[in-house]
Amino acid sequence: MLSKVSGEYSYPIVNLQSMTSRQSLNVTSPLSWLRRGISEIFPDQADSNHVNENLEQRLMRAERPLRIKLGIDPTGTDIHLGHSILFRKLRAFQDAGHTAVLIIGDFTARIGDPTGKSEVRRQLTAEEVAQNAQTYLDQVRPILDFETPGRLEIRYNAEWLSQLDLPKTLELLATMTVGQMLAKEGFAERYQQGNPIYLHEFLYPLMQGYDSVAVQADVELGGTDQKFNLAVGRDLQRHFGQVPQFGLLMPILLGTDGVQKMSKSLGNYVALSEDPLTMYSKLEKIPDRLLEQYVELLTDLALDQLPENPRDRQKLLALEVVTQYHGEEAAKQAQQAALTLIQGDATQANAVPEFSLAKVQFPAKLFYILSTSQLCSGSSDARRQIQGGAVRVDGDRINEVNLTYQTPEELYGRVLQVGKNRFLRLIP
RNA sequence: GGGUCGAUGCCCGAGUGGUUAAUGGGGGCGGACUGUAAAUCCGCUGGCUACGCCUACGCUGGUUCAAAUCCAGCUCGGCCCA
Repeated sequence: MLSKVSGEYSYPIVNLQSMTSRQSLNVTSPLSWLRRGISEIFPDQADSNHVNENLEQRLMRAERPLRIKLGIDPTGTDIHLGHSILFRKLRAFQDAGHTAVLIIGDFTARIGDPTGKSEVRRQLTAEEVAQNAQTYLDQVRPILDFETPGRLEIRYNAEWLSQLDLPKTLELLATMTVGQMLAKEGFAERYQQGNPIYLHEFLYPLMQGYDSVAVQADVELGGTDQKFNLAVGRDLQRHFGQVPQFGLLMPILLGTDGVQKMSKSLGNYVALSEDPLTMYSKLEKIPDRLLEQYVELLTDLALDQLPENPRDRQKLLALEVVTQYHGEEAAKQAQQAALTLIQGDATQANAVPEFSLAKVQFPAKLFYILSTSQLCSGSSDARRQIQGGAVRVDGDRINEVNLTYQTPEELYGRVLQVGKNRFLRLIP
């Protein structure tokens, strides 16, 4: 079992720093994909030949495909680029011949991962969970290999977690102490700040860890904030007589604001389901200092062959990422569209998303159209945008708040624009 | 279980009977500027096809001409004690 050292666990972890020299020597190694962009692998005994301490050794000597676990809780409907880096790494394992074990946390989602949360999460209903899960799978389809037999296994953790009876639950609970739990970041702060921590939240890391036992994971992927949870998985696997998994931690992607982590609730995200133009527009203006990380984590481009000009780098990144999700054709169109739109010539853009005026009752005020087309969050917001000079029709700024259109015909084919990034072409 | 403090708009946080969608900050959204962005300056920031009508200060009632502000009960949290 683990020994406790000054309030934290001591794991056999070697800092990644010690790896850099070896990494650079091994560019041509067949395993060079493994460490691209990663934050940490643990355990990681760089010079060990023991397969349980060195993932490279394990991968090279494996006589069967390894089982690479990635769990997602279907809590919302949008997967964004921050999540995608985990799926991309998972794909890399698939391409190397291993089995991706994608766990849909339909059971754990009912509790909510306390990691990084300052509050308790609202519990989701079974229906919400089922629906979200399906949406998630649709969104990761472009990233993962769904086709090759044996490369993907999708499991729902209610399969085993809903079967846990009280004796078994007690067994899980007895593997950890309150002190250990409270050492986990998030819990510690909440406890100190006097915010409530509910007992069932303590169960979350144990359940996630038990997932590893249930699917007999050899490796588990997660963000750096998942270290605790992945480590619990190792403990539990050991407890149940399995060889503990490796933990592979990916960095947390910063959001488009360049300050906070990419997150839906912060609004600084690029969702995988976004249309090409929106996606491109967001990516082509990420802060310069984020560029390298984005390229490393979101593409396969060679880092030492990027263009000199920072603007060109941004464009290349945007083009590359959009291509991954929408195809090269759409990506190039989006690039062209973004170019003309920024130059203020909206009419030239043909990759602008469309909106059917069939939903609008005429005569219609402009702000009403902006509202129903969801270009603005509501009619009040729409009027404000007009008053603020943000609204254009075919590139012409509109200042008349109560501008009214008598018939839809007047608007067919025109491009409605709010600010610099929101566009719609109006169609019948 | 007992005591005590608290609950305000996206968030934080003023406001303690009387023009008022409710000071201020953050965030967000716009405008100008720039290689896009950031920084800076300026504007906006409850809803509604609107010069008017709704809904708002945890919930439900009550007092009052009038309450976010007073009273009662309830719900939910923090802390202390058991």
